[in-house]
Amino acid sequence: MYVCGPTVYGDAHLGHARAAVTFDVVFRYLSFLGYKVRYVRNITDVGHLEADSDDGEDKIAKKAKLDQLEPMEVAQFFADSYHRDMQILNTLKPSIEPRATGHIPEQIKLVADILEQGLAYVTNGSVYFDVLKYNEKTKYGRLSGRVIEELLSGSRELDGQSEKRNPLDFALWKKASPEHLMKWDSPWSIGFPGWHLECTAMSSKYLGHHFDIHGGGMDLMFPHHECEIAQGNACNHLDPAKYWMHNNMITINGQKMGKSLGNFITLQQLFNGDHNVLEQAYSPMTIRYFILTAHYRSTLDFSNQALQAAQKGYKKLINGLRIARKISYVDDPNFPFDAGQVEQVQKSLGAAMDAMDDDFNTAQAIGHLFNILKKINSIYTGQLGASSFGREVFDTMIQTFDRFITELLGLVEEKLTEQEPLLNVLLQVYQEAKLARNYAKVDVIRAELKQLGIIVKDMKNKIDWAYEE
RNA sequence: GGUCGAGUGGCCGAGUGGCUAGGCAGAGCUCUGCAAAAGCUCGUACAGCGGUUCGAAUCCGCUCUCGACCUCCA
Repeated sequence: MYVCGPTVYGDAHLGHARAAVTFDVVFRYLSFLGYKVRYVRNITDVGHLEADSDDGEDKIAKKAKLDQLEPMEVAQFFADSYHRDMQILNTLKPSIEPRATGHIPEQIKLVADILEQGLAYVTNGSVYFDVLKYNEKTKYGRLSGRVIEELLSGSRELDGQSEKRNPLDFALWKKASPEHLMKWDSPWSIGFPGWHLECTAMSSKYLGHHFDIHGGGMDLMFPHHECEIAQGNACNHLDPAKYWMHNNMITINGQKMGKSLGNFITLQQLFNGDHNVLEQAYSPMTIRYFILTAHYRSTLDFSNQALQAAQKGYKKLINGLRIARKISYVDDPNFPFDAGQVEQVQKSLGAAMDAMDDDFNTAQAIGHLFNILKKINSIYTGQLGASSFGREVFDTMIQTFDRFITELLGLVEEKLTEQEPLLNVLLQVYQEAKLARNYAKVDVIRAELKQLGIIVKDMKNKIDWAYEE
């Protein structure tokens, strides 16, 4: 599986998180099913130009000039911050994380191959892909449903200054101006590779000419992925990927969140609550949960209300996970085997897996997990017995619930305290005070713990704590 | 303008022909020193208008509204 990674010239935002979490779950689920998955996600550190695709300034070089840094310093800094953010979102590392600048010879080779096929041309030291010529044999635009005639009529006229023969042509290699910071020697000029080329070079190097899944954000479908398809076909006469998966956008007030619109919220801002649209900070797992409650192909609208609901939902699930790890099977004559209960649980367990099988529908799977959670909570509070389910179903339920949340969805407990043994001592004092009917003391302990985000749970025969939702 | 997609109960958000999605918020109940937690019950939603069908949120048509892509963006 190949997934388009970030261009490292700025902090990661909610949109990066959605892409990373979406494909993290794909990676996790396929691995869970027993597939051996090689997950390649690149880092773009050169060639990605601003504004007009082939005439703009390199994004990283621009940032470097602004901050008076080496471009590689910029790339390093933001690659590190991206890794930090993705790690706290609990995404697994890709198997290979190649960088564009580390694959310049491979890209030069590709340019030469495409030239040899007669599908590119050189102008003033730059090399462009000849889309019209390519289109004669292989249709360009199949992935995004575009027809070349329509694209041509919609595109603006060449201004005569352009080196391109046709506005749809895209750069494979660009000659660098003297002041350009990142440049390499090539047969055509001292320059740098075009943006679309790196993914073709790196995916084919590590996954071959025809691999299973290619992922990325929906905004990359055109033209980026179309160009990849064209490059792959030009060199290898094969579509690079069998399946293309695109995650949809995150919107804010119904509008796409994006760099160009300047309405994006970085992950650090979310974690700190440091942005004027944020009413509060939201934890990494809240963000992850929020992303998973929508199907990856749907747009997902950001709002404080939605995030707050996500926070409560996440904590409810995690409180359930703590309970699931605590309860064990006990034979209890008060709770005889109940075929109806068993059926409900098995139905939910099956449905949760079916949801994942059906295009990674995490939203639906989570819905079924909440139904299982009710059973687990009921067992814990004594409203149901483990023996109602029988040992086998009970064990399966607990194990599946746990693995589903932690291994498949990648949701883990955000510990508020590493002092759980101390907390338990305090709860013992609480219980003793309660038995002594010292309610003043009881209330104080309860209030103090609540301040720390911990809720005391009084049940019939026991006392426990939970994260405040 | 072209292409594509979406409109689901107070909010978020699954669901593509008949079977309770789920979460948040709200109401009631059980439990409880009081609470909380947990559980149970409830609201009877599918933009509008037509059509197909025994039956439609789900299919078809039209209308309205919103969005995405067509230029860099996850």
